Amino acid sequence: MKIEDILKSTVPLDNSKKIILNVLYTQNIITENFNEILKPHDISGEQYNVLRILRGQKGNPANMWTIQERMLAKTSNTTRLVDKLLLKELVTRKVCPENRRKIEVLITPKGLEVLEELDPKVIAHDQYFSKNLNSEEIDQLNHLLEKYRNK
Amino acid sequence: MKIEDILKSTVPLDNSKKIILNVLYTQNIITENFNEILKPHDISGEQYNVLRILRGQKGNPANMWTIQERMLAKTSNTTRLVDKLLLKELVTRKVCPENRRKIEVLITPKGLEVLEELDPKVIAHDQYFSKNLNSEEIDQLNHLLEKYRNK
DNA sequence: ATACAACATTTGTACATACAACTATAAAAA
DNA sequence: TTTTTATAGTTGTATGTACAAATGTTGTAT
Repeated sequence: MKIEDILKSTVPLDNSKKIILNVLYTQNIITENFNEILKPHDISGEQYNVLRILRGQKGNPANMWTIQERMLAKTSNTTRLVDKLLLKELVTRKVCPENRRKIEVLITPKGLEVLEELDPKVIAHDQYFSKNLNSEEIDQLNHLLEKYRNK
Repeated sequence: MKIEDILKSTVPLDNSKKIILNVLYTQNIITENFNEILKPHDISGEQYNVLRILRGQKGNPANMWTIQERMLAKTSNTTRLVDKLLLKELVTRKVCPENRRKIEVLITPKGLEVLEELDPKVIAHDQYFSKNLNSEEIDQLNHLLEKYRNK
């Protein structure tokens, strides 16, 4: 469905504006869909992101800054996200002995379990929309998005 | 910059995942940029959206449902957004006399003024990123995004 | 006329985001 | 050594989002 019809726009949209609206709307659709997957597992999208980053550390602890810089939304509040994960016992947190300003965050076995349960669903989600495109178009879309935001 | 580098991913990403991350990240960048424009005018992105929809009504009142269906984020809470705009005297709200369940929301002259101040900045913002693409690529990107999310 | 269902919006609650101010620790300068 | 500056994280406040429950109004069926 074209973006003008979705938003029932009363004024004509130029193509630059359309890109903005298409990106924002597509993000909404993706996120909504993904949240449906997470809901039965009782974690939010951002909490999932933190867990995914921690697993990527392959056993090494991550400090708050490392987590922050690998998150999509750089402005989200890592302290409070980790707080929530701690309550669910999906991560551990302790002060770094070498530098007491730093915090070492690790994913627990329980956290890894949650991710493993989610893995197949996440893969299916990744492909859910991209099935609409052939592999050439997928490359093109990635390329255009990277070129678009290039500043 | 490629999405893997931005997120400092420790694992290789397949192209379907890359689209998701590219869309989400691009949305973040666009929104961050747009919020910078809005900040001196003391309204949020969603509040701006409501004002824009109301101006599009060309003098006709809009009820809550109309506003809701024209918003990008369908789940945002229109009542409270309109509350905030009311406090700033950018809109008026009254009960519809024909159907007392409905609410008639109108943009005020002050609200129109805010939009007029923003108009040139918003146009510049729309073009800020799309300048990186030629007009063919812009069409392609719009087309691919629409095709991608087609369900 | 009364009861019931549908509609339009509001309210409550938990969580998340944005951004500034604050605390604690470590490193560098005087 | 003491002071200053930089770093790492936490906390406070306002706003926004997600979702369910509640309120008031209108339309429909009995």
